[in-house]
Amino acid sequence: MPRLRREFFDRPSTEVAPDLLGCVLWHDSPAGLVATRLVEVEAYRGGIDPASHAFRGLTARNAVMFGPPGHAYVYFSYGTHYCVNLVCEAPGRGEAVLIRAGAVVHGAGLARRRRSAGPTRTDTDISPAGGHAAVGAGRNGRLRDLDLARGPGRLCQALDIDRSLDGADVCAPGGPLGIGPATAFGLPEAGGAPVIRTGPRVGISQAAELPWRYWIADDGHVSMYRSSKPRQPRPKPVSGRDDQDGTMHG
DNA sequence: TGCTCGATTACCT
DNA sequence: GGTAATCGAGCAA
Repeated sequence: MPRLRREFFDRPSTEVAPDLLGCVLWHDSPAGLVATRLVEVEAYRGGIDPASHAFRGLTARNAVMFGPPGHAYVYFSYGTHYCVNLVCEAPGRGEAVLIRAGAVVHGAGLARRRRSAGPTRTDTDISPAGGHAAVGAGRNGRLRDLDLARGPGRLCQALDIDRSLDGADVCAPGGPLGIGPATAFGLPEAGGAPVIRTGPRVGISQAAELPWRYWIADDGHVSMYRSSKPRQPRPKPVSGRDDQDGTMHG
């Protein structure tokens, strides 16, 4: 299966991000292969980007971001789900592209079972024979194909990506996690004429105005835009101008 | 050592 | 449309 080469990722994340749209990300696990065509991504620019996990420097958690390009940085968020990034630029820069949403193009049945199994509990044994089926089993009764990988947490669940894949090399032949051009899966060339839109990133409070989110226009697999929700409502001054929710729906 | 809050999601009203 | 769930990194004391 042809993969994107490492030099593809050896560029600023703002250049890599739009080029990833239309590419296919897959995870070949013991349970089977699930692949998604990427329709929404966000660029994070490391040390110069206050919203980036790498902004405050190297830690054990984000170490992969400071490594060589073409590796996956996986982190656990909100205690409930994982998010996956692809590292860009030369080592030490801390740049990465967050994979936000995709369309499942292979292994939809397996992806659906994982998504239906409940949050974070996925993986190997989904057989009802096991005794501990209590965790969220049976929820998501009518899960739409559109929603299988619509959102960063959902995408990771559909592909069964967790911290065990942190640092995985997506460029290495034979690796369980990979990414290639759409043609690798016999899909029509993505370069045909997909309209790419840009806008503010989702759910961040720092540098929220930077238009570093990229998505394919008019694609139903793109996640909903949400601006950052402040935790503590604070009393406002008199003047009322708080209409800065960059509402840019596709 | 303890506390706050996040690159979110699913469920309830 | 609002919010509970859930855990760990990062910061304050």
